[in-house]
Amino acid sequence: MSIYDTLNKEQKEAVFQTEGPVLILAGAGSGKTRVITHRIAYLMDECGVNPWNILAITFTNKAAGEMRERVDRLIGFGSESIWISTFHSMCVRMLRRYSDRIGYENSFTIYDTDDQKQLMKDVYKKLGIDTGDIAPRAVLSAISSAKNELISPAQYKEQNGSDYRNRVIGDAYEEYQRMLKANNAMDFDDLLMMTVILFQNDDAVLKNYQERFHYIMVDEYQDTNSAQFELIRLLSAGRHNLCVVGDDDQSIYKFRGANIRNILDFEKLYPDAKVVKLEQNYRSTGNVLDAANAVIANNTNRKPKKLWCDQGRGNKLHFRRFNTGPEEASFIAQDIERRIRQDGSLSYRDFAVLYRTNAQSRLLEEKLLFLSIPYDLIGGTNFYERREIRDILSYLKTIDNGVDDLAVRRILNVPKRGIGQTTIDRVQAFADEGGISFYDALKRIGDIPSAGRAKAKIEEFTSLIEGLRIRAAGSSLKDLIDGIVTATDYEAFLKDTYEEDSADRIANIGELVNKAVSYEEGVFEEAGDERGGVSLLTGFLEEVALIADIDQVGDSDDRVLLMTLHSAKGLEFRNVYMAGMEEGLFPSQMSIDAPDDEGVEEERRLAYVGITRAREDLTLTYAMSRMVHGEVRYSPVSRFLLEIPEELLDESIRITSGGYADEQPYSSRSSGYRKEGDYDDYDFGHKYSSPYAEQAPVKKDNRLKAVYVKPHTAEEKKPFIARSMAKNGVNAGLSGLSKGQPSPKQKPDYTEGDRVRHVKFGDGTVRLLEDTPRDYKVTVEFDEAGQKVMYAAFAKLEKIDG
DNA sequence: TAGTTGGGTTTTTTT
DNA sequence: AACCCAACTA
Repeated sequence: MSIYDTLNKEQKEAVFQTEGPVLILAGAGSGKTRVITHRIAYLMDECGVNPWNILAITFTNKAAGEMRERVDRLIGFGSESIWISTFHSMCVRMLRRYSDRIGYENSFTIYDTDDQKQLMKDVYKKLGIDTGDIAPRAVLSAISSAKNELISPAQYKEQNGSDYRNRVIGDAYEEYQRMLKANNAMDFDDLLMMTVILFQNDDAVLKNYQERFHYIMVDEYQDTNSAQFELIRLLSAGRHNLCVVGDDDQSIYKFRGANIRNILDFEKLYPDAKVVKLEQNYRSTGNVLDAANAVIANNTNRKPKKLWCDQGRGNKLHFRRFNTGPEEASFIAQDIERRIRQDGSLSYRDFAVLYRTNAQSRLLEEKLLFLSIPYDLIGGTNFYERREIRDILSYLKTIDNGVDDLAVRRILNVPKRGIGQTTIDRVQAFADEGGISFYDALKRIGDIPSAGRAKAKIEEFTSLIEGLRIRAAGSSLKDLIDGIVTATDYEAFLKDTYEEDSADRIANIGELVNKAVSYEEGVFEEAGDERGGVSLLTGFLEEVALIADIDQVGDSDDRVLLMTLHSAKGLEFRNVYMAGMEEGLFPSQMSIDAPDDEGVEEERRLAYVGITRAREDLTLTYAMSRMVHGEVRYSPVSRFLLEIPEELLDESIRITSGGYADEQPYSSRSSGYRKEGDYDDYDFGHKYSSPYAEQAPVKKDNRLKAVYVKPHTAEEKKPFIARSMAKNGVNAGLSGLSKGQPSPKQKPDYTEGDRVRHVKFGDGTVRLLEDTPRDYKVTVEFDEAGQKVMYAAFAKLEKIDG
């Protein structure tokens, strides 16, 4: 009995073929990760390969961590010496060691999207390009594509015609790259391209890595771009032991340069490649797979394959149509609540709601919060993109690497020090003339003639930084961050800049400190880690830069997950909702408008990814109308829904399909168990209008603006709420509501740390009490039910002793 | 220099 | 609806 006995025939073939190029075409849920981990185990266990000689590349840090863990469980030794990482972190690791050989300092910083935008603004200013002429984002995206194709600024200029647009982009690319280097910074695309350049220019370095990595494995190969392809090709050129795993049907990252040809042409590049197809699915039931197969069959350019399973038909897929987005979201929230109530084996973590665009998450969040359903939102505004976090990180960057002009300029007047644009421009001009960094120019403020009044303020700033630098040398990251916050009186700054949610923001900084502490602990644990002498601070900043949204998800929390279809790749859930199944949204209008059908085919692959996330149960929802950019948009049912054979669905689409959904009266659709009028927007706790409404000033755009409708008093609300409750049927999920209407915003009589009792969840401890515009948001750690976030007015928590 | 206001633009997806 | 920017005022 060996660990390999549990593999099926094809999986074994893939595991045992250790030599030469191997292409594993792994359908969704076909046990791909099992194959990779068993293959690594087999190499080490049976073939005597040193773990040090194995490289495995995954798509996300989360996947990397899981893979290491699973290898460990299989063989129990040596997994820590295998290189398992993402493309980007692998490149950083190599560049930290050798980037001085291509003209960067090894302490380079990493620029994220926001930094890129900022830098591009400077480029525009310097070259005198008009933002109205060519959108900066268009230039950045052209540069990104160029880098993904390994095209240098010089090559770009050479290859592209001399028409105005191309010339501007070429010049901007050149200047952008020059400024990056001056700031000792690389953007995400540079990490890949510079590593390739390093390999191309320095044979010794390449040889070194070729000799180190005897066996290379690449996961999600269908999403590699040309730079990644070249990287892998170079690395594996010595021994050709390259095993790539992927599924051309799940290629969904064309917009960031992924080249589907990499996987489709693998056999052309390596004629001796062994090809293994994994088509047996271990994840989903028959109906789900049939739907996935039927949808993806509409794509033309693909390697034919068909998923199958021996798990029986399972439930039919559910289709639900709604008039508006809020109704759709209400339904999903209630449906989750209902299922959990009816099936004791289900808990929140068994549910995921997937959507095409991040903007769709807002409504869902609102409705889940309303029903006190705990959830986690993946993506959207990343934690590290929040203003307060970026400020603190900029302080850290400035302390760590004074050459990063962007970081210095960001914090120079944050909190306000009375240093204005004029001063900044003068300092910048001085820096440009002398060819020195912005920070060094600040330190020589005495040499800048016209800087009279600002001089004292700037000296204050630089001595602040110098002081923190001294502090950084000996202290922990936590102490350093605390030091920054204290020295700048940052909390006071937050409090008077953001009256509304300053508490949230202060809490975020606390969260950053937590992350710093756990990073530090991690570094001390893995003393063997070859960080190449990089300082604690540099290491932390680097990890922060490369973190992906999905990496944050732990499986310890019992929460519903909300995320985009893109983020969901690689995950699985017992119950999946796909929301917003509408033409123009999914597939996106852009892909529909494109002259060829490649865009729509990519969207269809995204649909395939979404469908195959479901293990047992899949619900597809459609909203006839939806608010987009502040106006109502009506859309027909998504073509992807129509591609699902009708007999797989529990409710017919066709009655109202084939055109705009409002072509037929709403009441003519088939009924199912749902009655007309169900799932209305429950959102009457705030912002609804009625004859009772009064006029009052209201905030719009976060500014005090026009005269608007003021929420009703509790007394006025009563008839409305009674009607609404009768119509919708109050259920246990609305426990707080069923006892009456929510009271107007009122500070609860409990506070953080207090013990409280909830009618449904029992006793618990208040962890967090936040003041939000509508109501107090309270986070409670329940003894039995775990942690929940809810609105105080609805939760009806009762303070108890002990 | 800082704060306010009006107008124009925007989002598809992410390492 | 939310964000960004430029112009204006104090």
